[in-house]
Amino acid sequence: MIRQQVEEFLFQVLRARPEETDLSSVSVDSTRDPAHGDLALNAAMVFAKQWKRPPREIAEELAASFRTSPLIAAVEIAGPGFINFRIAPAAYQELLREILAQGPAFGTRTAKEPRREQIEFVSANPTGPVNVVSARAAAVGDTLARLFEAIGIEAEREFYVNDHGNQVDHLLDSVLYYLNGEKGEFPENGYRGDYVSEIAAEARSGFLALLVEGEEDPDTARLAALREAIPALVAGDSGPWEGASPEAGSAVSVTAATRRGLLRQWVLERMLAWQRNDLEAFGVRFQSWFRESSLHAGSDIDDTYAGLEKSGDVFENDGAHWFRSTKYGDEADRVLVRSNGQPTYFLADIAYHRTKAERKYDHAIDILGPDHHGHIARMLGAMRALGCPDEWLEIMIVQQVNLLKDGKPVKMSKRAGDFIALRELIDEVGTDAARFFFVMLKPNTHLNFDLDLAKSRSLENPVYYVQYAHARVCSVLRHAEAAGIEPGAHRKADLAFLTETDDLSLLKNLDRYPDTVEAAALTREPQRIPTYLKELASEFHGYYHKVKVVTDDRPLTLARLALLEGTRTVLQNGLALLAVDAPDAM
RNA sequence: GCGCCCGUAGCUCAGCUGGAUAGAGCAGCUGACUUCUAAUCAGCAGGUCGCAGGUUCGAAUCCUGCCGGGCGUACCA
Repeated sequence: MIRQQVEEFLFQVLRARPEETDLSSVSVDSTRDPAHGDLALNAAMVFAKQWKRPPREIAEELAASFRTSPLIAAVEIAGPGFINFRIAPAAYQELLREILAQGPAFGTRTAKEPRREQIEFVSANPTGPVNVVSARAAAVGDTLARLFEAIGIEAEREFYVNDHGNQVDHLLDSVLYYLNGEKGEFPENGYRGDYVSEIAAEARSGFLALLVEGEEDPDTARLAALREAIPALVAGDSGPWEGASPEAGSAVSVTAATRRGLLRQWVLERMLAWQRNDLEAFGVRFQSWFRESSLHAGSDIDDTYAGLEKSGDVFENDGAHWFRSTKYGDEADRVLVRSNGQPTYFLADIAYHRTKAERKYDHAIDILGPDHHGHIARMLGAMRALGCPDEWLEIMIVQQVNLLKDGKPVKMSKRAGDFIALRELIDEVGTDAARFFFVMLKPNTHLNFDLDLAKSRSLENPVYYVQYAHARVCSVLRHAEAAGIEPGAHRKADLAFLTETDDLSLLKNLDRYPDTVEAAALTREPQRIPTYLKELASEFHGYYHKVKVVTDDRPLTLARLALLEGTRTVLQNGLALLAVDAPDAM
């Protein structure tokens, strides 16, 4: 806030200069070393070349014209030509007033023009509970969406459901294996894991009770009603026949084939509900679940193919229809329609992305796992062939998590049932710690996640360090009340008493928050939030030990309580971006 | 072979989109609780930012080439 104001002022002065100036690489940054003041301007070094004059000389000249702002208490020249500014305490006091006034809104802003962003992430196959490998993408994607919302961009989270391929059938076969008493061979390509037998048991006691095998019931309306009711049945928010409305308890007679189809539908819905619950427990709620099957049901695939054909980048070879993706930087051309006439997953995926464009998002982001980086060039190429603007689709890769157990990598195989569920991670280390941990790291670096370490030493997780800072602030505020200071009195404090280095240094940290939020969103680097919060917490813990807040000096006490209130607000707002709880006590 | 990502302290990682003396946590060492929560703080020690060039007033950051690690290279989804 202060930084932006100072920047605005300095740029105004610089633009008024008689010389030709290029301000593109001029920046106002907060300093690392307090000896360098609060903010630093690099303009003199940038101009040295443009103006062909020594930087220190330019700095001297510029500095003189910067002394007029009430925000600036002192201007100094240092090093190769940095112009350092010391910010007036009054400016920091005003910042605090602003933080207290804005509360939860501090660090957020509204956009000049409304924008709709779409973020697609997780999009795991609906064949098992959400895997811990998806957890990082879930945390990163959701935090990114929250960051966009904070800077005034409407962000919609979407989960792409791959319900068309034969994986769901493989899952169904596995469920049937358990339903049929585990007789015979376990199905080829089947899915193992306790969840499969759990679903089978659920189906047996619930859904299947609504079906009787035999001749198809002539009352097709009842069958259609049952089909419709499946999502509600799974969600458990209606009785078996509410919404379907035939006579209570009476089962529908169906053929074996229909029964299989209905059960497939039920298994799919059950799996999606399971995934939705896991993700919500992790603080992630998708506004949209887009089904691949809906593309095949309509004309999207054909329309997309036609669109690509129009671009001239489609050709026929060996009876198949290909997209010339090599034209767009891919290593090889890709098949759109197989020689047997079936569309490939790739074509469906293009059709899917085409619907995003049609759904009028201003921009879309895909968050993919590292095993999909080969898809980037061909997907971007296809969108370009369809006439989509270059920048419209952005594809981010979130690197995989290498799980370690006993210091050894854990092999993850869903088919073998040999994976760690997100739910299990939540139970072991908690949502707060897991989310903080996953977002703490740059998305495109490999991450080693030692399960034993996360479980046994969860108290050493940095999330507690930040949460403890928040709890401590609350504790001091409670203590002040116990010491006879009426609640809320600090909101009317005279902030002019905040003049000491420790107070101002804490305020300087609070000032960095809005910039940090914006940078994190624009650079797609959500780890900047945890990093900032750790620094703020550290600053506060130090302050706490050094400065006794509640003393006999009532005016100063009130002013410092206001400072703590501001610190609490920023900690809360930052943690909310991560969907991490800010406890009042620990 | 080709393509993408990564390489910073013993370990796990930051490093504010090119700035001043590269920082935390853990592990090691020394101190601080009759004082607002010690899940904390103050301090010591620990570095050829993979290597070599280049661009720049200035490089961990940008470019090139090597070295090392991961992943990908289907008429699968």
